[in-house]
Amino acid sequence: MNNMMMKKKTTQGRKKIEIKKIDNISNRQVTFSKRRVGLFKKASELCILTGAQVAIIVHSLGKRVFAFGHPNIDDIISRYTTGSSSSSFVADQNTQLGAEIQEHNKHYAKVLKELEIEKKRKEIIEGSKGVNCGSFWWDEPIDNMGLEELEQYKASLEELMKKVIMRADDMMLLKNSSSNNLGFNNNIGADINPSVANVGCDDMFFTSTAEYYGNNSMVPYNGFEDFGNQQV
Amino acid sequence: MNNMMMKKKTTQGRKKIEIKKIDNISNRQVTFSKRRVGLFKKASELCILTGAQVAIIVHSLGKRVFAFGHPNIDDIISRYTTGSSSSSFVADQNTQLGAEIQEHNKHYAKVLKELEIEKKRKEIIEGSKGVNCGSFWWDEPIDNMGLEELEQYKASLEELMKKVIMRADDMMLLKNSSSNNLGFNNNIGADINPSVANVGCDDMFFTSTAEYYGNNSMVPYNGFEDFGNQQV
DNA sequence: GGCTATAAATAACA
DNA sequence: TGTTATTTATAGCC
Repeated sequence: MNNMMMKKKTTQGRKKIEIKKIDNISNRQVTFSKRRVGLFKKASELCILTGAQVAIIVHSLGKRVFAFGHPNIDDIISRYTTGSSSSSFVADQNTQLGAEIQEHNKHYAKVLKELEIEKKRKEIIEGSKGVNCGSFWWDEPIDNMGLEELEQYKASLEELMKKVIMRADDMMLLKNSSSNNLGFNNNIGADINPSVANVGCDDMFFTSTAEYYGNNSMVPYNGFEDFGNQQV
Repeated sequence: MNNMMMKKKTTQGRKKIEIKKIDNISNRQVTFSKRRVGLFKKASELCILTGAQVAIIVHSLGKRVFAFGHPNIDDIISRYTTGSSSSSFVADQNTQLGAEIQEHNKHYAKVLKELEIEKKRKEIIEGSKGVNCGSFWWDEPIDNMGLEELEQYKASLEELMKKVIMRADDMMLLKNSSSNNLGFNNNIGADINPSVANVGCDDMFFTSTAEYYGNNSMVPYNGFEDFGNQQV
């Protein structure tokens, strides 16, 4: 009675897998491709359903970079970058280096503010070509403060960096002389030509303040349909 | 016989929905929360399974920003932005670090020059109050170049510093404990008040691809966990 | 924040 | 790549 339908039992279907690195290379690549598409699709749906703005950057183990963004990846990244003062560092208070870094962080906020003011002045100046030719508040003697501050900060930053580097070198020596393991691959990054193609509109008014946590390891999720991908 | 179990038919289960903006606000928020978690989880799995590096930034319709990154969101963004590989830094400390520093020094000369120009402009502007009200060479689009370059340099310097610091911390840990780990630090959430306004349409996405050489360091995947999220 | 029943994503194959 | 059997993600509720 049911003999006419022994057609396809072709596959055994999806199997449960453990979330750990896939050793088989081709398998890994296939999984990467499929899941990347899935991730982008999910992201896309999230955007459409909730009006959220999402930016995703994926670097494959190989040499490719895939990106997704709605409504515009650059704006999102920019907003993130701006909002999260990236030049503050979490320091280990117990070390001298940590103390210096803290000092730096402190100063950074101040300088960043100056920089903003400086930028605003620029805007005003540009936006007033041939018009407000009188003297303005930004023409006060204090005028160069922002720039000078900035320069000062720059110098300080350089100094700090030098120390950090020296410190790193010290530790490097320390490490090399004692134990040695931790071999990661080494491959030099040459540069690239990121080529960007973009299409997009925006769809919301936004004001945001950001907060992060992230830093190393963590894992997030995936999203929507296809968007770009390819290599350049 | 089967009368004792007509208990649970509590829900009718998942229903198919159309991918379009959810009008009901509370529904939208719930969906946002659930799907954001799902997205991050997917991303996490992608990272673990394939060794990919993923960064995600999500701005809710409200004012919140959620970010995910493995192994480090800032590096990934930075790499995307600059198109250069920064994680090979992990590979060979000496070479890589040295190269980066050199690169920065190289760039530094250029930026310093810009800074000088910037200062000169300031002088000119100040010294020409109420006079040269027309448009001048510094009113060109290139006008902000100096400042922007400087800012760019600053960012880049910060990035380098961060890496150096992380590297230092890494070595510190390495020295203190022999096993691997994953706890560097960085990441500060400062706030500011970025106020952005976008207007536009509805569902467009952005895709971009880039390519770079070298492969990133494989970070030990110890499982991931969930990471945070919250508002500010 | 939990629970199900169902829609979707996807691992193993071809 | 495309197909299918299953595993997952989740929409609708509490």
